[in-house]
Amino acid sequence: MDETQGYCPVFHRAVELIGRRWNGPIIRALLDGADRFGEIRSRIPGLTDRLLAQRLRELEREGVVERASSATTVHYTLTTKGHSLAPVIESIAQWAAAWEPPGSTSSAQGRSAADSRRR
Amino acid sequence: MDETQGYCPVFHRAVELIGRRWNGPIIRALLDGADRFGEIRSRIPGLTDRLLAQRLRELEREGVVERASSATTVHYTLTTKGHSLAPVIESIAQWAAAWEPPGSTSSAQGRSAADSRRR
DNA sequence: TAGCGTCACTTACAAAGAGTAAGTGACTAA
DNA sequence: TTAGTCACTTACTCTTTGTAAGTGACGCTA
Repeated sequence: MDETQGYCPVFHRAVELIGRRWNGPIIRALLDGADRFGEIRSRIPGLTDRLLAQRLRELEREGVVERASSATTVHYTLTTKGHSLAPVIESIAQWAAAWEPPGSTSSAQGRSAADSRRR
Repeated sequence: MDETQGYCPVFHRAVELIGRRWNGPIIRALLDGADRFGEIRSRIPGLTDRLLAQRLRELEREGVVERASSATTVHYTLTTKGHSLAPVIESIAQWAAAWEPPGSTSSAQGRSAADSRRR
């Protein structure tokens, strides 16, 4: 019998790419218009240079992000594949908003620092 | 949701819960009807007892999964919160199917598009 | 009732990944 | 000249994951 019914390696790969630590917020920042390294970093509290550089390289390898360096500046943009993640990000954001933990109100902003340091 | 800076800790939390290693496939298996520990494990190649036990405990703590142990058996089911992840899983599956990498087309482990439709 | 298998875990240890901090060279504004 | 920003690297530490083996409770078969 098929032991792995309902299992799909393509789905598995996708969910771990999207859900890999920091990738969600990074893709969201890019969808929101951030296109510089420092801009992305400054939008995501807790994310360090090291991890951002690594994640961007991985996303580039996956064809989600494109890196363009002109003479003086480096720009990161989403590819078509990357842009097509918008509905995924949107559905996660909707779920998150609907099931926002009771403790956090709309002013959850203040908890961001503590949040990123939980562990 | 705050769109002023584009960063939202609630979203961050959600995407890392859903995307945490193995959680996507686990939730998908539960949505597909698996409800026993061994059944979930056997549907997800590579997932070990240790990690499955840990992930289920975490998902339970997050209110996504419910554990019910009768005299002889243990059952895992999705809560309402868990079931409401169906559209998220669905949108990821669609994205994955649309952007399936060229190399993995002749997978013997199950055709992605067909599999993602089982329910 | 002895032996074997399954179930739902747990424990121990090594490897991989992430966090912290400091450094790099190229450029730029004061 | 000096200081600062930008887009990264490198080194080190600590946490998480992978691998493998073990646990007790239960069931089946002979």
